[in-house]
Amino acid sequence: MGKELSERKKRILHALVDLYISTGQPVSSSDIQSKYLPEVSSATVRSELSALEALGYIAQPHTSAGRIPLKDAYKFYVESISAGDSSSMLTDQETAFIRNRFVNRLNEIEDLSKEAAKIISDITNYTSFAVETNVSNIEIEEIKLVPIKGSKAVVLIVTNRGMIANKAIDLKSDGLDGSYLDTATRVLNRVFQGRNIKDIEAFELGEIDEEIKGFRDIFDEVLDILRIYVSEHRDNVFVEGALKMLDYPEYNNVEDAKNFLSVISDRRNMSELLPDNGSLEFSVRIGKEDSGVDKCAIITAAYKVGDEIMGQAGVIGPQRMDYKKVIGVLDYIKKTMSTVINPIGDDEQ
Amino acid sequence: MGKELSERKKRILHALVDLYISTGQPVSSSDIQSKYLPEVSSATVRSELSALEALGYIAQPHTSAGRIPLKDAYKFYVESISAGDSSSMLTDQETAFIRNRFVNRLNEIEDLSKEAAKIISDITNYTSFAVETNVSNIEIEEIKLVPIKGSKAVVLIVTNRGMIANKAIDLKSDGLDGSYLDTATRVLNRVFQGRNIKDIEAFELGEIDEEIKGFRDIFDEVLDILRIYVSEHRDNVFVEGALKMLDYPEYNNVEDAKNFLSVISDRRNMSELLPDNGSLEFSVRIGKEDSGVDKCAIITAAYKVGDEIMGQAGVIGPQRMDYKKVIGVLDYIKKTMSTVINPIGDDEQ
DNA sequence: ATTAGCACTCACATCACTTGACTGCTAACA
DNA sequence: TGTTAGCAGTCAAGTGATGTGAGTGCTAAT
Repeated sequence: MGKELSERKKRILHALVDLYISTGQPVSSSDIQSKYLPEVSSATVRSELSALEALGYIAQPHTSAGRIPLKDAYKFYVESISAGDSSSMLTDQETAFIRNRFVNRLNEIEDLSKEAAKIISDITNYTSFAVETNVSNIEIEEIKLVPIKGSKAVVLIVTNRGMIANKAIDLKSDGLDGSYLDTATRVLNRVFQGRNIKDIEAFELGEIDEEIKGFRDIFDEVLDILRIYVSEHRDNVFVEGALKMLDYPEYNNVEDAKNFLSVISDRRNMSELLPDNGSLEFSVRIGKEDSGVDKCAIITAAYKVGDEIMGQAGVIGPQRMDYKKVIGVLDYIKKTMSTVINPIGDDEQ
Repeated sequence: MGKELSERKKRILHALVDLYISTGQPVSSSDIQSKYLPEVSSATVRSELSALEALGYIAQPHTSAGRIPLKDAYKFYVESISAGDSSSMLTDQETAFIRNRFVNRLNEIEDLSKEAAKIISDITNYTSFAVETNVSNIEIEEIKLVPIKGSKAVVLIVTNRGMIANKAIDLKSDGLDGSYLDTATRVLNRVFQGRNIKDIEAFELGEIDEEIKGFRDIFDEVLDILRIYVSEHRDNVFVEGALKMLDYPEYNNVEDAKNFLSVISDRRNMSELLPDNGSLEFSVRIGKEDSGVDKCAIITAAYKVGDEIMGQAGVIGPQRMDYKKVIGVLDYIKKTMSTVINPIGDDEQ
C-alpha cells in the first residue's frame, strides 16, 4: 500500500514528520520547500501534500493550517530510520554514560531493570519503563528451615534467581528438637526441589500425599509463601520519569496528564501495553486505541541475558517523538545489558 | 492576638472558611449573612469583614470580589474544630470500612503503613502518606549463617522487627565444614547480638579486634548488609492517591501539578515536610513556605504500637480542605492501629 | 509537470461594550 | 453607638465585531 509512493513524496513525507517532531506545529508547504526541497516550488509541494492527504498519511487541523502527520506517516518514518545503523545515533558521551551507569553493583534482575529504565529516561527525556518477564520461570534449588528463638523457624527458599526469605512460621510445640526440622526439611526438598515456581498451583496433594503426613502445616505455609511471591513479582513494572511526559505540549492539560499518569502508574495497565509477543527484538506501536494512551507512541525492546529473555524495556512518549534517538538508546542498552551482566547464578545469590 | 475577636467576628470567620472550603470561591457578605447570620444585614457582615481583613485573617482577590481566607483564618478554623470530639465526625459506615481494611494479614510494619496510607486516601479523597520512623531503632536478636549449595551461605539476621535476608556470601574454599560456620556464627552473635542497628557505624574494629581474626570477611559482609538495610529503610515514605490532588481546582494547571507531583514523589522532600518533632499527636501546617507545596496544608498524626511511636501518617491537600473529616479519620486510624495490631514479636517474624 | 499569482479560509488576537456580583460609603434610624 | 438601606463605584468575565496573517486550493501561463 505504501510502496507506490514516488521518491519525491517520500522525501516530502519524511521532511514533514521531521519538522513536526521538532516543532510540534502543523507544517506548511513552504517550510518543507525551503528547508528540504529548495529545487521545487511550494506550490509543487502543496500538490504533493494534497496527494499524501488523500492517501491518508497526513491531515489538516483546519482548512487554512499546515499538515500534521497521521499514524501511517509515523510508521513510514520509523521504517525509514530503522533501516540505518541505530547505534551510530548516540554520541560517544552518551554511550560512555550508559556504560558507566551499568558497572555499578547490580545483583538482582530487579535492580538491573530499574537501572535500565532510569538510564533510558535520563538520556531520552521521555517516560520509560522496564518489565521483568518470565518471573514465574524460576526453579527451586533448595529449601531450608532455620530455627530461631522461641518455637519459630524461618523458611528460606533458594532459587536459581536469588532467594526468598520473608516469613517465619510458628512450629508451636510440635517439634523443638532438631530432628523434627531435619525431617521436615528433607520432605520439603523432596517435594519442591527442582520444581518450577510457576507450577505451584498444580501442587496438589494427591501425588505426594503420604509424604506430607505430619508436615501438612509447613507444606501449606511454603505454598503460601510461593504464591505470594509469584503474585507480587508477576508483571513487575518499573516506570521512570513519569512526569517528563508533562513537559510535552501534547499533555499540557490536567485532564490528559492525569489520565496518562493513572494509566502508567497501574502495573496491570502497563503490562497490557506491552507487545503480545514479548520476544520481538523491537516493537513500535503508535497511537494504540482505547488504551488510555492513544496520543502516545510506545517503543519496546526485549533484552536477554545469555539466550533467555529477561524482560522488556521501552519508552512511552508523544507520537511525535525522536524515534531515531530512542531506538538508538534502546538498541545500545540491549547490547550493553547482555555483555555487562554476568549470567545469574555464577555470582552471589 | 486572635483572642480579642468578638463572638460575632468568630462566627463570621468560621462561616467564611466553611463556605470557602465547600465552594472554593470567594465568599460574599450576603452569602454569609443569608446562610449563617440571618439576624443581621449583609451590610453589617460587610463591616465586620472589613475589620477581619484589617486583622489579616482574610483578603480580597480584587476590589469587587468576595473574601478568601488567609493562613490565620485556617488556623483559627482548625483550632475551633479540634476542640470538638473528632471521632464523632466519621459515619458508622466509615469506621466499619477502616476496621475491615485493617483486619487483613499485615505482618510487617511496612504493610501496615502502606495500608494506612491507602485507607486515609480512600476515605478523605486527598493525597495521603505514611512514614515509618525510628527504622534504625532496631535490635539484632540473632544472626544465622545458613549454608546453601556450593560454598555459599545465606546471612540471616533476626531482629525485633522482622528479619533481614537478602544476600548470600561466598565462603570461597575457606570452610566447607560445619564447624567453621558454627564458629563464625558464634563470633558474629557475640559481636552483634543485642545491639542496636543504628550503632553499626560505630562498630569499629578496635574493641572486638581479636575476636574477629579469621572472620574478617564475613564480619564486613554483615556490616555491609546492615548499612544497606538502614539506608534503604530510612525515611521510608509511602504516598497514596498522589493524583487526587489534581482533582482540586487549586492544581488545575500542569505547571503546579507537575511541581506538586515531583515534590511528593521524592522521599527526601517528603520527609522534610514532616513536623520536626515526630512525637506530636497531631500536627497541622498550612501553607509552608519554600517547600514546593506552599499552596497545601499538611496534617499528620503520629501512630504508636504500645508506647513506641512507629511512624506518622497524614494528608496533604489544598489549604481549603475538609479539616474536620481529615482529623477525624486520622484520629480513628491512630486508635485502630494500636488496638488491631498485635505487638510485634508476639506474632510471627 | 511546474509554477506564479490570487482569492479564500479560519484560528487567533484585540478591542469596545455589557453584565452582574461585589464592595465601600453615607445618611438615616433605633 | 451600632445597625441598616440604598446607591455609586469597581472589576472579572463574557460577548461580539473586526483585523491580521499564515496557510491553502485553484487557475492560467510556461
